[in-house]
Amino acid sequence: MVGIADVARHAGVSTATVSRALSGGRNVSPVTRLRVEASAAQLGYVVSSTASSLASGRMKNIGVVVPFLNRWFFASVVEGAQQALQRHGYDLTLYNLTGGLEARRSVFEHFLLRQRVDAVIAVSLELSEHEVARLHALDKPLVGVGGPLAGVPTLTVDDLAVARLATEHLIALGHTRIAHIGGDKAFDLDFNLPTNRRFGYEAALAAAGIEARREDYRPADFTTAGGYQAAKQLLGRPHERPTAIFAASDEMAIGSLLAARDLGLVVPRDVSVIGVDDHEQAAFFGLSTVAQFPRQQGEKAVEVLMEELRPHPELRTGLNINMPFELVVRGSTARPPE
Amino acid sequence: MVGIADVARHAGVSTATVSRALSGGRNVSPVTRLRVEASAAQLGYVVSSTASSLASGRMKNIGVVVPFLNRWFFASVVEGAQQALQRHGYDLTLYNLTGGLEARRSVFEHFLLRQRVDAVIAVSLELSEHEVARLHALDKPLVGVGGPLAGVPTLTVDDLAVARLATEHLIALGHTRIAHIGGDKAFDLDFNLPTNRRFGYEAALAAAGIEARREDYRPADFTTAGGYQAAKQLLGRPHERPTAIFAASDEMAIGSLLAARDLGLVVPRDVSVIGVDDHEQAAFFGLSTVAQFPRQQGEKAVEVLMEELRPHPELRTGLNINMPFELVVRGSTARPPE
DNA sequence: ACCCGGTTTGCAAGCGATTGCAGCCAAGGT
DNA sequence: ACCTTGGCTGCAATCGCTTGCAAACCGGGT
Repeated sequence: MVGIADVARHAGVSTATVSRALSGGRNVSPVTRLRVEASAAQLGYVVSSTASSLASGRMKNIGVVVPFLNRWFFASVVEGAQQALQRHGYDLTLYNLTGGLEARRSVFEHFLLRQRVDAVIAVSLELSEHEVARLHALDKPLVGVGGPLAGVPTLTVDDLAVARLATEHLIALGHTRIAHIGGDKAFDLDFNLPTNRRFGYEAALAAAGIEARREDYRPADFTTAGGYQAAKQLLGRPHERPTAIFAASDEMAIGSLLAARDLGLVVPRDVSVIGVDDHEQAAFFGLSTVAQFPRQQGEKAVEVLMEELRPHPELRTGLNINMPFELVVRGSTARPPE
Repeated sequence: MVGIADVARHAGVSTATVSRALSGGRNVSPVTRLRVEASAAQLGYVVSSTASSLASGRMKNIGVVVPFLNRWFFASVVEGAQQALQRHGYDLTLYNLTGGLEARRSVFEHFLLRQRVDAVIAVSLELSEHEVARLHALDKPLVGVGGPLAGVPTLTVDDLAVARLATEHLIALGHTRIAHIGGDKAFDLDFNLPTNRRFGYEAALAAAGIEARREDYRPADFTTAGGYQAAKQLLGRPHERPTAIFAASDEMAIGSLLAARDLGLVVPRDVSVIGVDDHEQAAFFGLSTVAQFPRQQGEKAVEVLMEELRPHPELRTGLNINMPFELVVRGSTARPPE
């Protein structure tokens, strides 16, 4: 291993100077710095992150906690965060809570505590009080993405507004019989996102003077299969069939599209469908949707953290940061049948 | 911060003993160890990973390099690896190569070199000689998953056999006109997996005395949309239409299913479709497929590494480890139309 | 009582950087 | 010519833990 001492010798300076030259570079004359950099490059020197961390207390590493990795939204957030971190010279260590309660406990009781990360990004996580306490005990910056986290700055889209936008799009097209596929109980416990989307849907209907019928609401589990089932039920009744479906996620919306086809209905002639997310597959299915931008959310989370990690975090960010969303109209929505 | 010294004082022993008691626990009397553990628990002590790493040279951290995160296969491998690592008390730091050449360079020239990981898992990566050299220069264990890596122990399924299995399934059902959707040029550069699958397909046909027609092969990009396009072309010719399609991935197979429907064909009455992967969505679409088990591959990669990281890696694993695969028959394959 | 081998424990020297402090030097002011 | 000022640089302490080595201990054999 080539250490800092080797570089110092090679450049004819002290290790202190090497350290300063290679990091930040304040208080080093330009010519010295160049010499040091050249020596370092020539010797192939890379600072030992452990030694550096121990001495400085900075880890150059961010922990990202996700409930799953295998859903488009989460993977995208992680990808965005990862890329932004890389630009800043930070590593990303991933904590996945998929492994059940025991795994979850060990993350909070052990892994996050060993001084390995400078900060934590929690994606769509509903944390118990105890877990939040643990994190705060770390005394490290913490930012949330997508889940409402008590007392933690969180990036989120305004789910109510998102749902209203989607529903209003359908109303504007002339629909008056609009069904909604939302989250089921299990999801409601973890995030209150589904509930907010339902409220937004109801608010839009109410504003348009349309009555929200109980039978036009179906809970599902945010998967394509779930959306399929729900849509089959909604569309299965030949009379009294809704002319439009607003699904709380694109996966469920896609399931609805497939269900409609299987029932012999043509989208959008017989029924309109709109989702939320702008999932990878949405374009392929010609699905209208309200896009949110998870990659950007991941990136933004990193920016916020970098700001907080600055020596003097002047501009402390507020508690809730609203992320953009946007209506994307494709072929799955149109005016209702006469 | 509560440090090892505090625990030592509290337990009435030296820091050396605390260290030994909490890690491994060799050479510590049971009673002492219990006392130390109790003190540690009571004080909420967690070893500082940086200090520990610096002193011991062990990072308790594995680097995982992936080309994307947002594909089912990769995310699953990572999830599996992550879970296995967690069990062993290891962290996982993620390096994603999505960010383009510059990002890729920085991963190999900078991030991986800073002594932050004990070993590296490379998922479906085609590494340049220079990159492999860089990794070997690290002198750290390296294992590959899914991509053939020169001189590196690699877990992979036997793609030739997988393709043969799928094709033979179709042949056994009585099909003689079997099309194949494989990888396109761009993919072939990165992994030679698509090529192997094509060879397996051709081998199975040859073994059955069936001629492989050029026009029954279509390259695509491993996405649903790509599979859809390819299948439309294959099935678009009313006469001379193949009665079965073997797609090199489930995404493409699903695209084929949708294309068939859009052409007014009924699966499996008019055309059979089989894929590879056993993708999340395969069950929903009733897709027959040859399952591979990416989570298990991730887990297995970890086991292999743990073995190599042992003080005396007696049983060095061979260069290539074959992973299991399995035919899963669902509703998308049946005997050809009369 | 003494010696011996095996365990258990403590001492203290690292691990490889960072950084406060003090010294040095050159330039500018008087 | 002398002092000040401020920019560079080096010395050496420090971060918190691990581990080789040697001392202490313990029970049993002679």
